[in-house]
Amino acid sequence: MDYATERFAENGYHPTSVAEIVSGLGVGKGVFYWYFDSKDELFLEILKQSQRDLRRHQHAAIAETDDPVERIALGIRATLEWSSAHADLNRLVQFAATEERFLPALRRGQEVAAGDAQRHVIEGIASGRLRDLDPAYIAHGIIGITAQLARVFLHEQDQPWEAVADAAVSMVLEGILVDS
Amino acid sequence: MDYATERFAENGYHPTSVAEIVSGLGVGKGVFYWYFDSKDELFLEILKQSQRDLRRHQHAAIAETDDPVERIALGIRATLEWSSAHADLNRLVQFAATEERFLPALRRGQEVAAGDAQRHVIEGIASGRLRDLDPAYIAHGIIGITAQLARVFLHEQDQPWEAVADAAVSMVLEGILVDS
DNA sequence: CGCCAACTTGACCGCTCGGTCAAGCCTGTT
DNA sequence: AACAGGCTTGACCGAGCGGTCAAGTTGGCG
Repeated sequence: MDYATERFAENGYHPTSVAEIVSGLGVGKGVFYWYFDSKDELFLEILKQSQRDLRRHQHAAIAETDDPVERIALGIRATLEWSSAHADLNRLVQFAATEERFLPALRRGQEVAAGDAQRHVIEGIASGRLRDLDPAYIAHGIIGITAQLARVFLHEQDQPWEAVADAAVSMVLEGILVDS
Repeated sequence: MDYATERFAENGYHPTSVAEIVSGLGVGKGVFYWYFDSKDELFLEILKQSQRDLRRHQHAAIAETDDPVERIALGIRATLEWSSAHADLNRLVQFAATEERFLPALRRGQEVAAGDAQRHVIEGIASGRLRDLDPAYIAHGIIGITAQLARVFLHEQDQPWEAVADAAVSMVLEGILVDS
């Protein structure tokens, strides 16, 4: 799965053949179909595993505080840290969004992530620390800023994730306007 | 190109064959290769055309004001309006990001968009109306929020673009914190 | 009308794909 | 030693791909 991830990320899903994967590993094709039903199933397995892994990373990072605003900030930081270490998986997620049959799995993962964020947003609104906007919009807005900054500044420009995280947190919390 | 766009968006680029495109149009395969050098070239042409079209739409929308902050808001609104009318092109852009040979064209378009936004951000900072953050981060942050909200709320949940635009503008300008 | 060039056709080509399977290997059990 | 079953091999298959091209067809011009 690690090797396939690397090939898919570098070459694209369709251009990477099963033959290429198994020969790169030095095994026969039969062994692939012993462990996976199909190429698609392999891809879905990689996708699910990466979603689980990111989520575990986020959970670990936010455990150190109970404050919802801080949890949001720590969640953003953890996401960018993980993302900077897993550029290849980012690429796969983007591809998955372009083919109907991978969308359900993708959306499930994204809804889980949004749900996680949303819980802290709701808590923050209830305690009067966050503006009373629709929590779902806020949650996805956070995910959007984070994903885009990761794509551009981590994966295209190789900037350190800490700097990107500072910018993301600042924009999410305070917007871009001078005193509101 | 319209028909190909629709097929690529619904089926994915690789699973859609040239044979399928031409037979869907009721023409021979030769006529396709008379007008395009390859399937890839067709795709790049679609991509470029859509980037030009969105940009024209944005330019038209912001022409009515000189205020940089308002221009940013109007640009976001115009983007979401256009995006809600062109769900298929959104899908193609996402796919393009997953294959090396399409990335250069994609990045060129994205840098143009970020450059457009960045000019207004710089002007806003200079006039003291925007916080003094890195304009490049802000520009991509804006693009990120906008693209993500478009994906989730326009294309997955079919919400009206005006509501999504209100949320995006509000988050971009003021963040999520209660008075900062 | 004849002719040329722009355009159109679809059978065809070489190739690679995802997936199958008969055959064989390796290891633990009896 | 015999065997059984988990595991591995790679030649092979039918299908479908992107792209080619010889053979038309069409419409405008002299």
